Amino acid sequence: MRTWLFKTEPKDFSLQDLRAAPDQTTGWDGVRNYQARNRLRDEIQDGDRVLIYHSRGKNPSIVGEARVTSAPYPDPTQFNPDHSGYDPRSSEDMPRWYQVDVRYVTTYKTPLPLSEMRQRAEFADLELVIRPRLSIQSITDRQYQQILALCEPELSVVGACSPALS
DNA sequence: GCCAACGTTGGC
DNA sequence: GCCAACGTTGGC
Repeated sequence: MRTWLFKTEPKDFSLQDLRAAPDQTTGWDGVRNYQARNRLRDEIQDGDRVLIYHSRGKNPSIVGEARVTSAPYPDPTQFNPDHSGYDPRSSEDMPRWYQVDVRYVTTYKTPLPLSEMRQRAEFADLELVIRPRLSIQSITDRQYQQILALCEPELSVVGACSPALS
């Protein structure tokens, strides 16, 4: 299982919105960047872990965790002329944009602000720090443990690092 | 296939 | 809401 970080603007769609969604699950639509698309389409697998990052707020932070609950599939909003995600270059035969379903797992006790990650040497190689524009980021196991140790100290005991689905 | 113009992102 | 950085587009 790999760990990813998905960015979202909380005023558009927040972790709380995911928690309140039917089945606490939503299709992660709207990704319109090729590198992020390639990861969604080619690398992300059902069951992978997802950290949710709130961008553009007053204190942009990693706020919690979700799980991938589907294989990648074409983002349906690309086919809908009435939707802001519409892409006239896409067709059902040749979809251009992909998404996965994600299910809410947990809200961290202590959100981890970008400003703090920037200050800590152990996060110097975080994509969020190096390439902040990329909306689908890859997180190493070591980075995940370090994030969890700051966000959910009591869960970061060795061997007990994965919160159960709630 | 270069690169200038343009559009978008996202921290501040 | 500003604006710097970055990604995309399209003329040549």
